[in-house]
Order: sequence, then C-alpha cells, then structure tokens
Amino acid sequence: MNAGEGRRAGRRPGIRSVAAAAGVSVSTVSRALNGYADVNPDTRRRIAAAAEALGYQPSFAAAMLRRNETRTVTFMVSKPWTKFVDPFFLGVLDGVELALSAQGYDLQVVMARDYDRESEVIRRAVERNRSDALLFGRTRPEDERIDWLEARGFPFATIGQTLRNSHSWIDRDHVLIGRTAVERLAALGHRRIGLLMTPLRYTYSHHTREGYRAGLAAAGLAHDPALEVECFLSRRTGEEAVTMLWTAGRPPSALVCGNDMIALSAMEGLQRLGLVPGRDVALIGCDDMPLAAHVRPALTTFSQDLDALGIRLARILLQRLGGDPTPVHELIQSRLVARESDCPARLPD
Amino acid sequence: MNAGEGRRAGRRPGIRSVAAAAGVSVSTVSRALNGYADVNPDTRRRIAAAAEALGYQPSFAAAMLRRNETRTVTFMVSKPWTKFVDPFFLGVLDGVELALSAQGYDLQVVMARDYDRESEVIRRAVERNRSDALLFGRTRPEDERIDWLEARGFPFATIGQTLRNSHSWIDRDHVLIGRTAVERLAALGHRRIGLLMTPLRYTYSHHTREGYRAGLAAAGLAHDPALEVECFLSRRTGEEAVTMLWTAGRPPSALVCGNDMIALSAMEGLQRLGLVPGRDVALIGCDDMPLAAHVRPALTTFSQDLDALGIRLARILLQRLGGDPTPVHELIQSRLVARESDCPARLPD
DNA sequence: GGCACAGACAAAATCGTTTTTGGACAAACG
DNA sequence: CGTTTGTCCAAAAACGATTTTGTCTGTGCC
Repeated sequence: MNAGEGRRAGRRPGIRSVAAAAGVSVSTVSRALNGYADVNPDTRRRIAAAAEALGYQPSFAAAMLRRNETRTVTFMVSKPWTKFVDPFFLGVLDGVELALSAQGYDLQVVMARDYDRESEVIRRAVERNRSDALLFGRTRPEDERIDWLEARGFPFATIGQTLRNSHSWIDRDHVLIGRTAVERLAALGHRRIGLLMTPLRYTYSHHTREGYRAGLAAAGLAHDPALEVECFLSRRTGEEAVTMLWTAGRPPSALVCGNDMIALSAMEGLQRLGLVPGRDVALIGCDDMPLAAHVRPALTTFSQDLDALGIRLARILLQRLGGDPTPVHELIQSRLVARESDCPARLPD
Repeated sequence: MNAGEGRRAGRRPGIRSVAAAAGVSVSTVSRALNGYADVNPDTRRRIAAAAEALGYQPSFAAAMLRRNETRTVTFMVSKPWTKFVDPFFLGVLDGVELALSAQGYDLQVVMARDYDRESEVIRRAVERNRSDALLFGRTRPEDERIDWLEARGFPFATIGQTLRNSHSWIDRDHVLIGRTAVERLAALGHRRIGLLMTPLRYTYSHHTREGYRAGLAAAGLAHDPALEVECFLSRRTGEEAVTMLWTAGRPPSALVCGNDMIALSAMEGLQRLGLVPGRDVALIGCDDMPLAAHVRPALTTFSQDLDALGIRLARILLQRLGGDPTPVHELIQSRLVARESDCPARLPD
C-alpha cells in the first residue's frame, strides 16, 4: 500500500520502518531521535517507543555520509622502545577510550612501527578520511606532522609540545621533573649528577634537560656538559651511556634518567662495572613503568595518572571537535615515587 | 555546461570529478578503480591518471553505505590484571593491526574495563554496526559472548578456546605448557610441585591444569589436589596463595604459575616467608612479560611471538570475512625461556 | 544477410540517513 | 476579520559512492 512497504523482510529495520510504526514521517523520526527541539513531546515519546520496539539502530554509514563526520578518533601509538609497546601509551590509550566512548565516539588505533614512518602513517590516516581527529605523542620541537595537519586544518591534539606550541597539547611537566630530581639528589649530598637523556629529537627531552640544568643552578652545582648523555632507542642504551661515563673522565655519583627504560638499563650497566645501584650510585627514573617497582633496587621515579591524562587529552580534542578552535595547553603534574634507587652520596668529594 | 559542473569548489573531488576529467561515466570510474574486469585497459589507465592528478580519495562513508560493510575490525582488550593493560594483549594488538592494515582494514579498539561488562561491551560494539568483525580473548568454557555472536551470525575470532570450539580461534598450547613445566621441574628433582592457576572461569586455566596433571603422571608423581590453587585478579594473588600453601599442610618445593603476574607475586610472598625463590623454591611462569627478565631471580617462563600470534589471528578473521565460513583452529607453540627461578630441588624428601 | 554474442561503456536505481524547504493549523494581535 | 507568528510535521533534496540494467558497437558464425 504505502511507499515503504517493499522492504525486504530480512533486513534490519530502517528509519522508515520506525516512521511507519510511529505514524510519522522519516524526517520527524530523525529529528526526534537526534534531540531537535521542534517535535512534540508526545510524538517524541511515540517515536522512541517504536524505535525501541523495533530494535532500531541507525545506520552509521548513512549518517556519516550525510553529516560528513565519522565520530571516530584515530590514536597513533608510537613504539620505538624495544619490541614492546610502550606502557605509557597504553595507559593513555585506556583513558582516551573511556572519554571518547562516553561521548559516542569510536577509537581507531594505528601503529607507527618506526620513527621515520610516523609522518606517513599520519598522512594515510587522515587521507583515508575515516576519522574526524587525530591523537599522537612523541612530538618534536619542529614537527612536520603538526605543520602538515595545521595546514590541512585537520583537528588533532598531542601528548607533548613543540617549539611553536600553536596547537592543543597535554604534557607532563618535564622541566619540573628534571628539576625536582636534581634537587632531591643534591639534598642527598650528591655533587656530581649526570643526566641520561631521551633522544633530543623529542621536545620533552629538551624540557627535562632544562629542568636538570635549573636544578643544578638552584643547588649551586656546576654544570658539566660531559655529564649530559643522549640515549637512543635500544634496550642497552643506558648501559652504553654508563660505560662511557665511567670509562672516560670523572663519573657522577648520581644519575637522572629520562625514562625508566634508560634507568633500568643503566642499572645493569653499573652492575656490570661492579657498582651497586642504589648504594654506590643513585638513580632516578621517569615513567613509573610496571617494572620499576619490581626491580632490585626498586626504582625511584616519577609517576602520573595515565588514565587521567588520557581522559583530559580526549576532552581537549572533543572540545575542539565541538567547534571551539582555541588551542588548549595542559600540564600534568607528576608525583615522585620514592623507592630504593636514590641513595645518599657515599663520599663527599 | 555539463551536469557535474555545479560542484562547489572548496570540496574534495568526488568520483564525478574524476569521471569528468577522464571523460567517462561515474560507473566506469567506480568499476575501473575497484578492479572490475569489463573496462578497457586504456580507459583504466586514463581513469587512474585522472584520479591521481585530482588526488581523489573515495568517500568511505558512501562506499560503506552502499556496500554495507565497514572494512573495520573491532578488537576488545580485556584488562582485569591490575590497573595496567595486559602486555599480552598489546603485543597481539600490534600484530593484528599490521595484518589488518595490510589488507586495507581499520582497527577499532574497545576496552572491557571489568569482567562482568565484557558481554555488554561486545553487544554494544556489534549493535553499533560500525565494524565487520570482532576479536577478543579471555574465552571461557561456556562463553555467552560466543553464543550470542554465533546466534547473530556476526564474524569473529578469539584468542582462546571454549568447550564446544565451534568457532575460529587461536591459542597457546597451554596443555603442553603445563606439562613441559612440570616435566622440567621433575627433572630437576622436585617431587612436590604446586600449581598456581589463573582463574578457572577462563578456558586456558583448565588446559594448563590438564597439562600439569599429565606432567605429574608422566613423571610418576602423586597428584595432590591441595597443591592446586586458583588465583584471582589482584596484584597480591600469588602472595596469598603461597602464604596459604606454606601455612597449611606440606608445602611444595616448586611452583608452576599460570602467568607471570602470579609468579612474581608468589616470589614476593616467598620472600616474606623468609624463603629465597630460585633457591629454596623453584618457579616457572607463563607469558614472558617484560618484567620477567628483570626481576631477581629472573623468571623462567614461556614465551611466544605475540606479533606472529596477532598476525595469524587477523588472517584467520580475514579469511572468514573473505567468505570462507569454516572455522579455523590454530595452536601456537610457546618456547621455554630458562632463566634463574627454576632451581634444582634442595633436599630430596 | 541475419543472428547471437561479447566488450565497453552510460544511465539510473540504490544504500539510509540528515537537512532544507515549505505547508497546515492554531493562537495572538491589530 | 485579516495578518502575523509559532508550532509541528511532511515532502523532497541532498550525501557520494556501488551495482544493476540497458545501449551501442563490432565480430563471428551459419
């Protein structure tokens, strides 16, 4: 009889079925279900009931086509450290998913398998236009990914800053972390404190170094550039750095490490040199990865609520997607977790 | 002049622009770009060139709507162990993403934040119909999620088996793992070997136990049910189990642990009891999580190539999506990584 | 020559929503 | 009473691809 009658029976009910059941037009159903104002409360209820009864689920593809948005956010996870996915990203991922799904957004994950391909992965993710926005970390002082995204006007937010900082980001306060670490070690009597840095191509490495230097200055300690060693992305990186420091020149009595991986690896290096970490040499890490608490000596390090970080990151992005174009910056405080690896200086020098 | 001319300029080029540029109809463009047979090789080249020149990217939403498929796979990650995401899932996730993206599929991730909500999360993921298939782990002997999915005819594959095993899965050979662990400990002279099981609601726990018992039988050792302890999902679970075993009755001299978390926690429990793991009590874990190698004593455990597991899992699913409905089962071999925690028995009893 | 057939393409229908446009009606207002 | 205003809803036009159906050639075969 009526126009919508020809539907094949096996199919999922569409909006027209709901319209027919509720005795209204499809447009009214759409407006009712999407919470528009101009629909009679009574009609709205009738439609909701019909939709419920039919088990109606809107076709996402159709809505997506019409609205021209995907309600999906892509998270790029980098994993240059060892073959394991970085636990840091995973904690964040969890929080991000929580915040996104609460707003009806889906989370898509892409992996950047090595440093050089990160730009390409981003480009592909955007050009496939299967998501509305992008999230990623490991930002660099001059970041071509960010330039590219800004030029394209594609919404995104990052974990970590750049030099220009023209975009939305969230970040740990690495300056404060570096400074706090040094001050703590200085208070323990250490006069020669080394820094095992994460790769300087990342912005946060510079911040940590800045904080480290500020800490030295605040404690009235001399700054010896030879004690700043850049580490790279291998499992043994801290080991190599330590070997170098203890082989050439005057070694430090304490080490601030850019992350826990480096600290752990440095510990192994120290042991290999016949030194006992946490007794002969003090160490402080950064990340508080699960390992840190279980190693002997347990690693003193900086911890943060990754879940919360992820949630806030997602919120920042959602705000942007909600139409507010002003960039948001947020600095997350980390908490020092005192364990065993930071010991007092043994011999005053 | 012609029909397609009215397009607003700022927009991404659509298939009609390509058609216009190549001087053919939209249908021909579609067929050419999707690799259908009945298009002249020459025309095909012309179309490809035009698409390339315009930077044409097909609207995914439109294709999705018409084809009625999303080219997206949802991966549900469970995370009941502690607050950290299980590294096991993450390794797998990586492999899955690799295999899927190679076939043009996108990966969507949903988190199951606790055990009870896993079914709900799955139901929601499916009903939103924003993905073509589902991947998940932590299967149970009787798994309502699987029943539900099968009833609905929704494609999926799992990490882990069920009792009926009517679906596609991939799994570690936990029976072999349990058996190998026991045999190794028996060969080291242990006569009383305990089993710290993962929760029995999971299928693999039963398999491990089965292997454990088979190992005992093969070594000619008595089976004492009191030595089989079920552990639950807390950070201290192994500690509690150990305390119980050593408080009541005759304690074992060696422990097979259902996973590394349990083993690590058991080590802490042993130390609290004044025992030295790896000297007084032998332990073997299962998972080879990053922690395992760094703990003192380093944990002897079973390792597997998670990347490969993820890749094969994805392949199994893609085969299903490709139209082949026959369920595929695949058993992955694990490798024993001998470290320090499995020591010879001290006193023959 | 007439017919069947295949190759290469065009035209049009279709997927299931959202959004725009406009119409019917009632209330308010002069 | 006529006009404006506002409420509620229907009709129809998008959105941009894929798929079906149809048309027009040219070729092979009897």
